Amino acid sequence: MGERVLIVEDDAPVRRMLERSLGAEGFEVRSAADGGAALALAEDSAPDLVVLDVAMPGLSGLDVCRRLREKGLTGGVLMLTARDAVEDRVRGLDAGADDYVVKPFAIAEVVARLHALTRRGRDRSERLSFAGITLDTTTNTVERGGKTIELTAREAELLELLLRDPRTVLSRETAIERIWHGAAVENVVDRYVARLRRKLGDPLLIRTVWGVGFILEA
Amino acid sequence: MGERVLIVEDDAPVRRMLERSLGAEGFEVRSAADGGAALALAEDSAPDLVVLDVAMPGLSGLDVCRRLREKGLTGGVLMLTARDAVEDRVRGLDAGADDYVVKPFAIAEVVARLHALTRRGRDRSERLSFAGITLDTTTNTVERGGKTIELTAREAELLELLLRDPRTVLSRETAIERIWHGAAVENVVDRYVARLRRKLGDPLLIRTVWGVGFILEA
DNA sequence: GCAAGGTGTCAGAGTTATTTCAGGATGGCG
DNA sequence: CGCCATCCTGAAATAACTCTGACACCTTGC
Repeated sequence: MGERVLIVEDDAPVRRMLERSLGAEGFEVRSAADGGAALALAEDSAPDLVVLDVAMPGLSGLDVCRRLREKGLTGGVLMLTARDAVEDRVRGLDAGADDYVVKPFAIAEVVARLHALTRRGRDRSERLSFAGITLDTTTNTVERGGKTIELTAREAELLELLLRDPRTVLSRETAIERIWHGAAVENVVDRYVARLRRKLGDPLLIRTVWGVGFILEA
Repeated sequence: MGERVLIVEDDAPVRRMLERSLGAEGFEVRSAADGGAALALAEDSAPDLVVLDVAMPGLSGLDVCRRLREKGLTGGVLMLTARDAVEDRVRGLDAGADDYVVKPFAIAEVVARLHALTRRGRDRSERLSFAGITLDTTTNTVERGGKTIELTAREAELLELLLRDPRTVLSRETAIERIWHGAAVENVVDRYVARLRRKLGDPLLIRTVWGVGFILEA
């Protein structure tokens, strides 16, 4: 159960908050205040997960991430980035991070992402279903009434986001944040929703919630 | 789109700087110099966001935050704390604040955090019930006797206002202040009450209190 | 290095929501 | 009962949001 998570964060209150929250969530927590300490800790207690602040004095989060990967870290890395630092996020993913959360973050979001990362590590293949459709997240195909529909990468990502929370509205902002890493025009979401509606052959499956976003409907 | 932000700060120069900067950023700004005034202001113009100084004479920022939450404030609260007051930050988050910025702060950071808070706020789902109807405040839908009724944004806002205080009269002035930011013809409230009565299929649910306003009734 | 398909942007058409206005209906009161 | 203030509602203008086709760029496979 208790996955080992390593927290790397120089801001003490934030770090303590993470320690407490993740500890309460059942994770086995270690933490470090700077990059050097993080590398040392990772050395002798290979963590399953790493929560990593990008902006730190000394060794930056990006560097730490790269070094950890070089040392053979296979676990998931979750980056904490500033809201306006779109650049960092892209470079972070290049550096080997698996996901990121924008500061300031809701602790619940961090927990959710961490759980998603452990899941992803265990079994690469995943099938998500709702209202008669099933998405295979590795092959990017959808089963619907015996028929198989092939999706492109983006189409699949968007559908995945909708399927993971079938009863909540997905806002354009959130979609762009999660799929396009904050770097895209809002309209792009509409564009892909349109494609999904056509490909899935059911314009009513994805309902538009006016002024808010999109939601799956049976 | 002009979120309403309430600034609570006893230091006049700092307060004015915040007013100007946030105003220029497109926020609709109200401000108060002490806790008491803040609570009074929040009363009639429920802000979407609150920027709150922790260290104030009289009612402390922590107290103000707690009181606001008790009064049903759902918007984001951003605290301003001193650099060395590590304790305050943790306690602030406990008191219901969503984030904090350390003084002295870069105004850009405050703006960035506020934008982050508005985004987070929108995804937060809530369900309000009274007399057999349930409103979902994110999808703007009402459940009533197994049926689902879709509302528009304004309709939902008005119903939400009624549902949050089911046994008190909602005056047209209050409704216009809180939904239309004070800028609309009085008649607009009547117009939306009419729509709600028709859409909800029960003309008696919202009762007119002659010369005063409207109230929910079972 | 070419072709095919995927991706992101834009602009404008199309759709839906919002707000106002004006006149009729209704309730309160002498 | 009759008057006045208040409330209700249809229609129409305005504003906001969503959808879609066309296009350019990029990536991938061959």
